[in-house]
Amino acid sequence: MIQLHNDTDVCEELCEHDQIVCLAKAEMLLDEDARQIAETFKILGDPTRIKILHALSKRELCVCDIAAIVDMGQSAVSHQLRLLRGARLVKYRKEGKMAWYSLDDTHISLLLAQGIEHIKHG
Amino acid sequence: MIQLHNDTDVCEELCEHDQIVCLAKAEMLLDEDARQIAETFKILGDPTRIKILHALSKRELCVCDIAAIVDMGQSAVSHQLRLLRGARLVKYRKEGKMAWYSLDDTHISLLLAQGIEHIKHG
DNA sequence: TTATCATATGAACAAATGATCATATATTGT
DNA sequence: ACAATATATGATCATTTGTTCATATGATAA
Repeated sequence: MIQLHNDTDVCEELCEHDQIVCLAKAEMLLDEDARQIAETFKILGDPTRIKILHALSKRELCVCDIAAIVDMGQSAVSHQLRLLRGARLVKYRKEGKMAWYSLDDTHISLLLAQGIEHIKHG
Repeated sequence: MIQLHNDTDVCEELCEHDQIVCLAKAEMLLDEDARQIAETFKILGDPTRIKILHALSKRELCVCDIAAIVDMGQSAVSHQLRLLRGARLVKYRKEGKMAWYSLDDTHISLLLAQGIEHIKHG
């Protein structure tokens, strides 16, 4: 569950609609929660990473195949995969010198699908 | 629906797993779609905007109240609301000199909720 | 061991981002 | 008309981001 601010003196500042502001402040996300949520969406906020995630939503792929698929250098893809790993959006397994990447969880597909929905004027 | 690339000569480049890469390329998002999806997520990828959206998910708010709630300047909030409008994440109605903002659609709440789910190790 | 291949990572740099300040627009009240 | 208020926007600037290049790591093959 998201926690609420517990400050008792939340409404010192003057503002137009004191009651509403005070209530809304009490219900506000904690800075840290907002930061983490934004962090996750920020990682989703790049076309290259969207392409990678979309490709991975179909099947497990190794780095060099991803590079070929999204038509970018191995280094660029590897950097992006690092970010995706950091946000727990993808996971990988090592098999010899290859690294096979896949989505970390099925709910990532849902997030992606909702993003697609949105642009399709959903 | 998302369209597929229709290039017939998609697999000229050499790569490790030709079949898979060829198939994956055929299923790949169009650049323009990936760009738009990323654009939407990018807008969600900022703590200030997450806070604004979260506050708006509870109730309609005017600009100066939002500024008080997220504890930022009116100008900064107005700039962010512009971005949120551009991404069709919020809408607003004018009432005299006030502008009352709200989420553009209920599915925005769902997107937000999924982001929250993710950080709560969902 | 040495060469090769798949992947990861650090440095560097151009481009994008977000807050602030000053100012513009538009509505209301006197 | 003039002042006050709510919001919007342009310019500026420090910070962040994403790619590239060079190189490191680590596994396999000769």
